[in-house]
Amino acid sequence: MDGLKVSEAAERTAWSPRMLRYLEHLGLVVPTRTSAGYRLYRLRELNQLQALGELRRRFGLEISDLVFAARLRREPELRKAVDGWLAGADDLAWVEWEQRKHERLLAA
Amino acid sequence: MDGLKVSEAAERTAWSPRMLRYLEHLGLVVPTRTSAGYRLYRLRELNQLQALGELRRRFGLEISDLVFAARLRREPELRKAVDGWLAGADDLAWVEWEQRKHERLLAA
DNA sequence: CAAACATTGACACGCTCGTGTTAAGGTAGG
DNA sequence: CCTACCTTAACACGAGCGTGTCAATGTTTG
Repeated sequence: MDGLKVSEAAERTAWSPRMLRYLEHLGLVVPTRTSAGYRLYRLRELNQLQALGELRRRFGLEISDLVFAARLRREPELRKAVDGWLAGADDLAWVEWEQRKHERLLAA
Repeated sequence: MDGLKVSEAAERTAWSPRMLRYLEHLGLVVPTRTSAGYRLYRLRELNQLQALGELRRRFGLEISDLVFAARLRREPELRKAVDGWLAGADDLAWVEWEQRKHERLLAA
């Protein structure tokens, strides 16, 4: 068999089996399944798990942050909206967009 | 005076004064200050607040998601790391990166 | 067939987040 | 100078997240 089941994968990636199931539930790391329904973690998923842990420790990220990052990638409309908002928050390139929105809110 | 103070700004943007202070504390929308220390919300901040609310309602975002997005923009190292992780999670363009990481984890 | 694993589902618990409220004091304008 | 607003700081509280654990059941293998 070319893959590990959940507790073996847990051991090698410093996650608990419980968390592996949770990460799958969030859609972050989704293993394949054996015909009987056992989770099967292969190189790809093991690397994802390993890298996920490193990301968290190194940058102090929350799991939900990664969920959001994944969502950003999957929904271009969302990405555009968020980028637009950030552009409004930035000092650079703010001026032109301000002109479009002028007197919309101070109008009372 | 070319700006609103906190409760006027709150009224126009459908946030509470409390939340305006909270959003400032998070670094998401930071008003200028009058000489006596009063918060002063001008067009720019009012638009940010308005847009923030719309983003939340429209996409069901958490405030922390926006904080994270802002952080992504400010820390290129973080952005690179996250993009790298997402690349590993995607089916496309996964293969080449797999080759570099081969037999790192299954090695026992 | 028994032991050692897997599955799903539920209950539980501590922590943080988002939000309101209240207290103690500063400022501005009629 | 009084009224109405502002400031910061603190306490409070429900909801959700991350995580463990337990129960009931299925699978694999010696």
